[in-house]
Amino acid sequence: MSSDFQPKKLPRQARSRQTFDAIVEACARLLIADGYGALTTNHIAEVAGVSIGSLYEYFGDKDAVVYEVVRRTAHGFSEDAARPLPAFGRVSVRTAITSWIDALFAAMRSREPLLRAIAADVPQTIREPHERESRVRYLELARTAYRMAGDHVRQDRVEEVSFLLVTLVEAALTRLVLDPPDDVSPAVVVDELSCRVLEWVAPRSRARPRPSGSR
Amino acid sequence: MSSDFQPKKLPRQARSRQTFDAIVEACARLLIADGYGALTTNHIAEVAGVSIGSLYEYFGDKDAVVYEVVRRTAHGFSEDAARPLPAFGRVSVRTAITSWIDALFAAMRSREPLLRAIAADVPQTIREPHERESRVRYLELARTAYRMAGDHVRQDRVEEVSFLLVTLVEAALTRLVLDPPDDVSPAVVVDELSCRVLEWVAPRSRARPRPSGSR
DNA sequence: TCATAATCCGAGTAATCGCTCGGTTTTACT
DNA sequence: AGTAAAACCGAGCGATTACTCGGATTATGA
Repeated sequence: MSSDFQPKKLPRQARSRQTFDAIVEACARLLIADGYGALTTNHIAEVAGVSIGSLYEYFGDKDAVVYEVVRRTAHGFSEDAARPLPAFGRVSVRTAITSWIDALFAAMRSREPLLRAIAADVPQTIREPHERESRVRYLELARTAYRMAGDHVRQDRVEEVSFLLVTLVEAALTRLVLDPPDDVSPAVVVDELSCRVLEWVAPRSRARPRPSGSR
Repeated sequence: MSSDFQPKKLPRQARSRQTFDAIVEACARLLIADGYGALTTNHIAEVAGVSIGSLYEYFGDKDAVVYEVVRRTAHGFSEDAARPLPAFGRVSVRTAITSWIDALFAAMRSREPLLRAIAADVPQTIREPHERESRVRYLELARTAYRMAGDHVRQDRVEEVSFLLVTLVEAALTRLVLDPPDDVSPAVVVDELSCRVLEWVAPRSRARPRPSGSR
């Protein structure tokens, strides 16, 4: 069940917890500075200020350290992005969606260097589990928004449109943070993104949506 | 100017052209089978049926071989996807966009294993130049469609919407090919994708678009 | 205090792998 | 046929690096 990347042993005492954290943080720093390709366990240990032996006390192999870095990033990440969400139900769907997009964008921007390093070189086997997990959450959010829109939108392609919605938001924000085109302003794109997405799940007009998806 | 990944020497005789191709093809096969992480130059040469010395006759280093694989993939790729485009002007914008999306999807599907291998592990420094190049072409297409739509759509955020459009199509098709969710049918998603994109650049209704992009 | 477990250490090992280089074989050309 | 250039060969060098292991050090708890 559990991935092979899991730490082989978790720290039990305070001192070892510091060691563990130092290793993970050093790994993150090196990932940002030199990329996955130049990452070595000896280097990680050196930067962390611990011995190579200690590193292998907690991590089965090199990728387990990277995995932990990615895991922490994704975790802190989804916490930031999920914060505005409890408002769902108290505010309109429109507000909820918009603030979700804004929060996600802010969360990504604040971790830009690490995100860039991870997206650039880290093998998919390491990234995938976390990307999958957050995507599942986003999909749930999209479906909820869809349901709340009631019969203002077509209900026969909920899965398909949710998929497109999540894909669009994720990809657009990622590209906006990591590789922004120089002839657009990020803020305007984010605004436009919100508008386009809202048109899908919570259109302004009272009119029923177009009758059919056929060409 | 030119990247360091360029082949150090191009084959001049027929025999060497075969050698060159065999190396590139072997690299592609190994990339698909074992991934970038397990790729070795000795292994490439062995599978190609040539000596390691011959490999370094044409390629400055390992990544130059991978670069050539990616280059060829992206090239054959954009040829397939661009084939339906000359029709622009002879057919409606709607038809052009739809057939572009369909062609792109087909082109990606037919190269699925290689695309998966490249997306999974190949460092961004190698992928980026080609992704950038095709993205520029797609953006040009989006702008053209936008312009042809005339005043049926707002003209003050052409760049922003084009960016979103290209991002959506690229990301959705990629995910659909490499990591299709199991509760949607790819064909339906592609159809829905076309519909959504067409709504942006060539809406059905004659009515003017909504007046403002503000929330 | 003392035994036991947890933690830490880092020199060393074994294996890998990118790449070179001196030399042979093949092709092109006159 | 003769020659020069192009192509090919592959053993092996040099460097890197993931990971081990036997032992030192520190914490726990009875």
